[in-house]
Amino acid sequence: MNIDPGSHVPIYLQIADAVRAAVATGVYQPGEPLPSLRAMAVEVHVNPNTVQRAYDELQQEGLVGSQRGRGVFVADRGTSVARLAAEVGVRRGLEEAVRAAQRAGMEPSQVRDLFGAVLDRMIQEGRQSS
Amino acid sequence: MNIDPGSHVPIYLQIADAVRAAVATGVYQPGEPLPSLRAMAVEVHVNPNTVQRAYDELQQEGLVGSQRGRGVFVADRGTSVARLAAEVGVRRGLEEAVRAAQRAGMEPSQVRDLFGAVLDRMIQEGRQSS
DNA sequence: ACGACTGCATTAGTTATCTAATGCAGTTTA
DNA sequence: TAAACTGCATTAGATAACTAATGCAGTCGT
Repeated sequence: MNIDPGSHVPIYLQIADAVRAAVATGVYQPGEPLPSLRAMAVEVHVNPNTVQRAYDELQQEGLVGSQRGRGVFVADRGTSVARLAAEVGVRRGLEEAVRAAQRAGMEPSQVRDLFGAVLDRMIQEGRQSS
Repeated sequence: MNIDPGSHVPIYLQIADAVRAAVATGVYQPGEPLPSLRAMAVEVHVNPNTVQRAYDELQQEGLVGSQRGRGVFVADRGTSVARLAAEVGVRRGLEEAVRAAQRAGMEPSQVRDLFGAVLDRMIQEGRQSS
């Protein structure tokens, strides 16, 4: 769980993103509990409320369910929800890119080339990390 | 110059984006003056300072140059600077998309498919608007 | 029952961000 | 030279966002 407090993206979002990724990749599986608010808070050096806010986010997405006094658990459909959320994130980035291209009157072929380059780098780094 | 005051993206950025796009597409050409702070302020129903902030942004990018008492003018290299900025915007969106895909362990082929779909829509809408 | 663990609600403070009000300083033109 | 235009600097205010402090309420194991 890598959190950068100096980043301009809010801590609670970093936590939510990390958990979402962990669920999507099966690190946390349906039915399993997430680290408790306080445990996660200690690990990330942050206030439990900040973790709660992150978990709230995930609960609203239907990725986890909370049971007062017991814990927060990955929902049955959690894995697929996480993967769908990831796809939405990807789509959002792509659409932003396309909008930027349209605004500047950029040719589709140029965008295609750029995408090819970026995706190739993704594959490279993906191979490195495995 | 379409500005949405209800948007969560700051007005001064909306203005900067719009001007950048206009320069990139040749609506404003090198050497030509931009609308004065106050003129633009009236058009967008906003305080001149907000326009100034937008123009500051553009000046820092080297897209325009300002002459106290005379006006703000599109820089000689303004067009290419605007196009480069657009490319950076596109690249940023693409990288965000790729990061999101990596976090969720998504396959490159899936990302490629998604990109194809989004780009096709871009081409469709581009043809409509012409 | 009691202690130790859970999630949660309320409140508050801090900070950053965005926008506006106002007045100064330079340029141009009649 | 005076009026009308330019950009710009300073200040202030308002708002929203993020994080933390604190205490309550539920569950579980001994």
